[in-house]
Amino acid sequence: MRPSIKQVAHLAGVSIATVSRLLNKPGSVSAETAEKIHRSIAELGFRPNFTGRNLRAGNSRTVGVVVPTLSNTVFAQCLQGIELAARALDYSVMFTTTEYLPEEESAAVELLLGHRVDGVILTVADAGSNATLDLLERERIPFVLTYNQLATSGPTTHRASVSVDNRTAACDAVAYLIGLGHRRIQMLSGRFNASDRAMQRYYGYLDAMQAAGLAPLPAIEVERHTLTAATDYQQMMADPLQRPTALFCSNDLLALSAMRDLRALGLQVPGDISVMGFDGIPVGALMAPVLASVVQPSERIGDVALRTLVEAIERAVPAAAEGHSSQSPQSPQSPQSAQPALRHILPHVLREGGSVAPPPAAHSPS
Amino acid sequence: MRPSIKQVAHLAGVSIATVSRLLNKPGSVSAETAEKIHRSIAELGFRPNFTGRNLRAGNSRTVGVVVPTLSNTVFAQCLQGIELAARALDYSVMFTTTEYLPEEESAAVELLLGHRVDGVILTVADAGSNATLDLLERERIPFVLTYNQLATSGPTTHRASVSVDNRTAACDAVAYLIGLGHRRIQMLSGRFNASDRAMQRYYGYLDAMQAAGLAPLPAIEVERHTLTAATDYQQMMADPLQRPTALFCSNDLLALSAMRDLRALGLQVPGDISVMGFDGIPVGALMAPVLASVVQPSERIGDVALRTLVEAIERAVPAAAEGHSSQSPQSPQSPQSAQPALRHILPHVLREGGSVAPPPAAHSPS
DNA sequence: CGGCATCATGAAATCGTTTTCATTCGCCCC
DNA sequence: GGGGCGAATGAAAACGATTTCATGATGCCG
Repeated sequence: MRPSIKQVAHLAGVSIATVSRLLNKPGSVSAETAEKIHRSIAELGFRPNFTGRNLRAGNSRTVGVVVPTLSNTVFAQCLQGIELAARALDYSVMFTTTEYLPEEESAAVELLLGHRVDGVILTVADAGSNATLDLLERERIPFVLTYNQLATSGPTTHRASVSVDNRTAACDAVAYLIGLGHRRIQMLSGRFNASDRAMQRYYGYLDAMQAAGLAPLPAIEVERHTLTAATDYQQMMADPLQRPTALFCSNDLLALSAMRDLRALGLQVPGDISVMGFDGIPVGALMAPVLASVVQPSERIGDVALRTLVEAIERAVPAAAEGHSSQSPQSPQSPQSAQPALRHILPHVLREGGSVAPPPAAHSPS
Repeated sequence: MRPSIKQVAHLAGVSIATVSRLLNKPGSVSAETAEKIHRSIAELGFRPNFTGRNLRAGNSRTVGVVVPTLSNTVFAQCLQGIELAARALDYSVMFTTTEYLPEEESAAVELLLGHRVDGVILTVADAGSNATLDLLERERIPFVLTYNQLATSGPTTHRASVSVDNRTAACDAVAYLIGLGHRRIQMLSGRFNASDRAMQRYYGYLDAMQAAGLAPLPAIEVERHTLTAATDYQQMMADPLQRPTALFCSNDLLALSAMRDLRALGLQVPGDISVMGFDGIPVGALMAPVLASVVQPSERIGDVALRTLVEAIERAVPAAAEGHSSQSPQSPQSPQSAQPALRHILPHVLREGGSVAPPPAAHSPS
């Protein structure tokens, strides 16, 4: 149907090999032949078929991306960063979401594997023990985790990840609240089993509380940003004595929902209670009051993840790259990867904002 | 390297044809052979290679998606809707952004065409005259526009699109403001040449103003949500007599930026001035005051776009589909498509919110 | 003028599938 | 018992590219 290299060759009166050569290294074909072929290409509207090329080459110059959802801006931004970098490096992006469900994670990766993507960038529920990651490893497909923060020791030290230091970041945030005079700080979190980040952030909360000699409270785990249902939470908020003076939320969407619910209860933010988020989504800075938060460089995370991935991909296929003399002397190091910086920890920034203030007078330390 | 159908066949002691048959229609191979093959597949960890399959089949079961950016939540939501529907229909999604640049539109589509996607969903700057769309048409690749609203007559009536009725929606929004007593309403818009929607919405503004016998004002076009620089705008806002009592913004991000700038000028929203947006991004409903806006069903737009596209794709390849008897008698209608509903107009909803109120007393109609 | 590199080109194999066509076998029925 | 038929399978040709190897022509040098 669509013109192939064969039709071009026929029309130009040359062999398909010559056409292919012109397309790949134009220097190796004579000027007049090139001219003829170019004319034929233009006349037929020929466009090389990547499928054929990929089949032969064994690689697809395509990466797979798996994120939980795009409803959360952080992932959208991350994907944006990935796509931009991919375009710059001449890779294509195949994209999937999982709705935070581990079974969707496997299904998604399974599909990507079928498409023979050269590598995968993914954010999983729990990077610690994860069948999907094991699968990728077994198949020897390079992959990079985003947002998931890998343990610094253990059986998976060789895996790559790009994230902020969630624990330290959360600790910084809570320490900031403590510094303002807060003593009774409650953490609100997404489900721990849907996000290992949430767990890390809770540890950070504990770190900060303990460092200040304060009694940490158990986190309140809520479902997907809806917390109005939690009646014990309502009670806690209604009682001025029981009520925390500050809320630390494991993500910004949660923080915004919490603020809305607090307003519904007739409470002032930050007058009655301070609210701090995590993620630093851009709209947070546009609101009044500005949502105080820990800002993650999401687009940058995507950018770094993609570049790290491509590096791993092109390392896996030794040489063969364009122009690159790449005199890597194939040092007899660890079996597959190992040398470059895996485990990128990107810096986070504390965004101050009007949603946080010193605690109301009644609560200030006597 | 990776096991192919050939290795499986060899290990199972059958021909590759038999393996292929087992994979495609399992009924046609005997029980014991099936058993043997399944064991071989499991032992080798075989996974069918879509590249080979696609090359042979001539289609890829992959659709391309081209949106301006993911920084704007509407497009992220739309992509989310596309992906969900695609997964349900067993299609994969290849994704690109254009940063609102027409040259990136072409480049993106060019790339997708190389990958031989079966169809494309895209949001372009100007759907009216667009080289990229012409290209897709010339190549006879089914495509569906999202957000872009096609003219109801003219040379491109046969093209498919999914959007709200931007003009009517904007008209509704402005009429709502007028109904509250506003007379001096200023429209703030993204660049018209970066978005034909912006233009449509301005027409809607004009419609509403004229219907009410009010003098419309020229729109203020601003660059990518930053308007602090526009000094004449600053002046207009500083002067209580010149200042409009309501701002109608062509998108929510713009509305939020405007509100921030107004606060910086010491103005109250909605006390001194009302602000209305367009898009209905979810966070708008979490803020205080709630951002009044025209809500577009973005995720639904993506969903409908994908289903429309797939319908067109599978219509283009007559029968051959799974199970589908599809007794379309190939009616001798227009050359390629024509029958089903192109041009989907999805309903919009007016979200009221605290960012809008009747104008301050000094301005109420005498 | 012969020998030999160099250059431009073509023929053919290959990548992993699907699918058509043929072949073999067993079985039923006349 | 033989003809015919259906089921199960295999051999081989595509699909669209890249790449290796071979070949013919050309030019250079001795």
